[in-house]
Amino acid sequence: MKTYSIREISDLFSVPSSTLRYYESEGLLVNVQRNASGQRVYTEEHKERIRCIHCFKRTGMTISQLRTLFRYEENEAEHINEIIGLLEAQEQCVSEQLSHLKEDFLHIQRKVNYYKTVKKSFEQGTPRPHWTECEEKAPAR
Amino acid sequence: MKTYSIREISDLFSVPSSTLRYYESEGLLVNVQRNASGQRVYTEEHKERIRCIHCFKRTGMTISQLRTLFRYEENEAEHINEIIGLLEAQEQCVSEQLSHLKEDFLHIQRKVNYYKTVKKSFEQGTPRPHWTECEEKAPAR
DNA sequence: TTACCATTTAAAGTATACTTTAAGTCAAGT
DNA sequence: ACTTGACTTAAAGTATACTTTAAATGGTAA
Repeated sequence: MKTYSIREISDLFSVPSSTLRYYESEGLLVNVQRNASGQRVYTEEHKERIRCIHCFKRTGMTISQLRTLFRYEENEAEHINEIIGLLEAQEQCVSEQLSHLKEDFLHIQRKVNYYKTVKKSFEQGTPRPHWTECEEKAPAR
Repeated sequence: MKTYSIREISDLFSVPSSTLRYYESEGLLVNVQRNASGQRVYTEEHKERIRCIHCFKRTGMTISQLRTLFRYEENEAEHINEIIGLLEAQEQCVSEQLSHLKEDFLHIQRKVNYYKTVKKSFEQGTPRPHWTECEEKAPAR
């Protein structure tokens, strides 16, 4: 079975080795074996777990929530309802994040266009355009 | 001109008044006037600014980046290029966040489906399904 | 052998974004 | 006059997620 040193995992995921030790200390990485000289040995399962941590962290889950989920997963049969509950809650949460983020993306794009128009008006000495957005008034200037 | 007390703004945005004072102390809210007894008086422009803060914060901007942007906006003519640069960088950043978040959303949905299938297998005493992912294979159902 | 380098540990430190506390002021209600 | 409640300030405290430090150990290169 292929195994990895802490440096290899660190390089693979661009995560400092101190963070890997931190995740382990927080119970996010478990069953990390040691070689003859006491150094950590990671497996494919750890790689998958780290991918999973990154995914969930991007969606806003905390270390504490991740720990809870992973502990449930260690005893899947007993906690299947809790697992499904947590995941569905997070699914809902990400769904809301997505719609917010799409709106915010449009907002920023509108601002970019607005300021590009402002810039042109400066260059051409024409009247400065006026910011109009749905409910919004011009930003403080 | 309509004005607002700190309590009104706090209620409107569901933000503690201490946070509004904090934003002011950090230079995110400027020109906040006081009434005869020294209490803050907010205007429509402040409301708009707070909406703006929330929008940018959701996209991951820090207090420090917001301060920089708002300070540029106070002197738009001198800093038009910096403003456009900052906004375009953030646009790019949010674009990447969106594609990540969409992937992560699918990942969570797959996990929900997977565990629902696992639950059924527990209830029916049928063989437990096997999770396969990350090689872009559909989870076994 | 000596030097160097990666790793180990526990503990302390850092960054960010608030939040809470303590002590004081002000206006209104009883 | 007195109490209450909302506000004020500066300063200290909290939560989260790391990151850095210091001292020790083991294996490799010169």
